[in-house]
Amino acid sequence: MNPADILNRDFYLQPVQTVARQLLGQRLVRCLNGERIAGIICETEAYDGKQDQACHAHSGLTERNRIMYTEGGHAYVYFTYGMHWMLNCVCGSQGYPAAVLIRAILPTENIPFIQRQRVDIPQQHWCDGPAKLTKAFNIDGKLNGTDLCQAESSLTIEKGIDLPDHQVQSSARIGIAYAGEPWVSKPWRFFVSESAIRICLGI
DNA sequence: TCTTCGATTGTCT
DNA sequence: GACAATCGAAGAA
Repeated sequence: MNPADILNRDFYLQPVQTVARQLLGQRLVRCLNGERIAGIICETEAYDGKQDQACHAHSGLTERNRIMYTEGGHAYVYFTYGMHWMLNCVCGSQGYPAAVLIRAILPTENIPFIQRQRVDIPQQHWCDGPAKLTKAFNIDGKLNGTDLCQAESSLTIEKGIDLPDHQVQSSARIGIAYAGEPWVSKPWRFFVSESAIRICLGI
């Protein structure tokens, strides 16, 4: 792949809400045993610092959220519900805990690989949830802390397609009722319809 | 050490 | 639409 296509550090140093919006349409690339698996990001959520009661870092630095405190551009992968892995991109400068959760992807490269990971469910549901896409892309805790800006990393994000604002929708974040107001109502979930991405890709 | 509960998913009714 | 699965992190004791 061309290293110039990989999103650079500066991209992740923007405000986390900006990164969450701009990640829509970009290409998540997983390299595994010489195979390249990729898909277009179509749903994200922003988690913004200690003050955000929905953010894992709301009560300070812990062993689990340690990676959130690193400089933007690293992968924060954590385990939840006893069975699911979640993929986040760390944002902002070192010491400021913010991250974008990747909630959904449209697979575009190496479909057979994903099919083998997700043999039990229909194609349209392979990557339409945060834990589904980590399973489809074989992402787990071993990737926690991966530098997404390095060409040799097994997980990177490349420049994908530009999505005009009128195709992007936003809403409150999912599954964070415990956080209370105003955090539960912040419109920090960003998503785009799969059909809009297909049209942009011409597929 | 003990208890609670989760940035979810899949199954069953 | 309701709920069980499943286990580690985090907070309380």
